[in-house]
Amino acid sequence: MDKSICPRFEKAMSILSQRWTGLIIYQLLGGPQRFCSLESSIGVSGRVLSERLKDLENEGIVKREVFPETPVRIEYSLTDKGVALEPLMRDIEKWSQSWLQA
Amino acid sequence: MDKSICPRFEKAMSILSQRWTGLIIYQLLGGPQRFCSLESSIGVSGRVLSERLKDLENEGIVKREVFPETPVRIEYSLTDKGVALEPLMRDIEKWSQSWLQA
DNA sequence: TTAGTAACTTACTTTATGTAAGTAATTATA
DNA sequence: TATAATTACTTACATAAAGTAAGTTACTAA
Repeated sequence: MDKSICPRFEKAMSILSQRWTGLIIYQLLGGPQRFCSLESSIGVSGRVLSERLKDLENEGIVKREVFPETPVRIEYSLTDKGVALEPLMRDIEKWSQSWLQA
Repeated sequence: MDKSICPRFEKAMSILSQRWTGLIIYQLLGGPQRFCSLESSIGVSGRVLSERLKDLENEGIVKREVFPETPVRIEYSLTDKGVALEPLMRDIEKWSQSWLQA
């Protein structure tokens, strides 16, 4: 038995099983967020957050928008592809409520 | 804004975002499996598979059973807690079908 | 002028993962 | 009978990923 797993499923897993991506997406379900608020709410280092947001942008899951105000404001939000992950996030929420103790 | 995320959700994410755990659980949804068949179907190294299976056993998600035949047979399967992750896996499947190209 | 915030990047350290070989028990093959 | 193979691992070592802390650029507030 060798490599019977669907490559699309594997790809999805490789994205979602990256450390922090799940929490980033979950946070963005609550609406657009700035770099520093993601950093502090999730507890990820700036170095890795920067990397992850670029990856997620390349995957078309996260969208980065620059608002040229003074001072400039940069917001990260979910694309449709990203929002489509909501049911999955809700399942994790449900599972954690049912099976993990607080 | 600091650490507003539910600790149970975070815990769930920390389990599921470990490399390979998702694929291991997904494979075990198809029924009990032996070490070497997981190793080859997933493509994970024995070193890490061994580590992951122990972690998942400690979390109560996977159960290890020894059948004292000759030669001895060892099977890994999902507990109820593990099977409860099925809807989540199906959502990942659905998402990957809808949003990732083959 | 000094300090502070936002959004990063860079250099360096620690942790995680991969690779390859080794082990112990058993079975199949020449 | 000796050799090779399989299963379920572990160990030692190398590489890749993540964390830590400091630095950068642009602007703003005291």
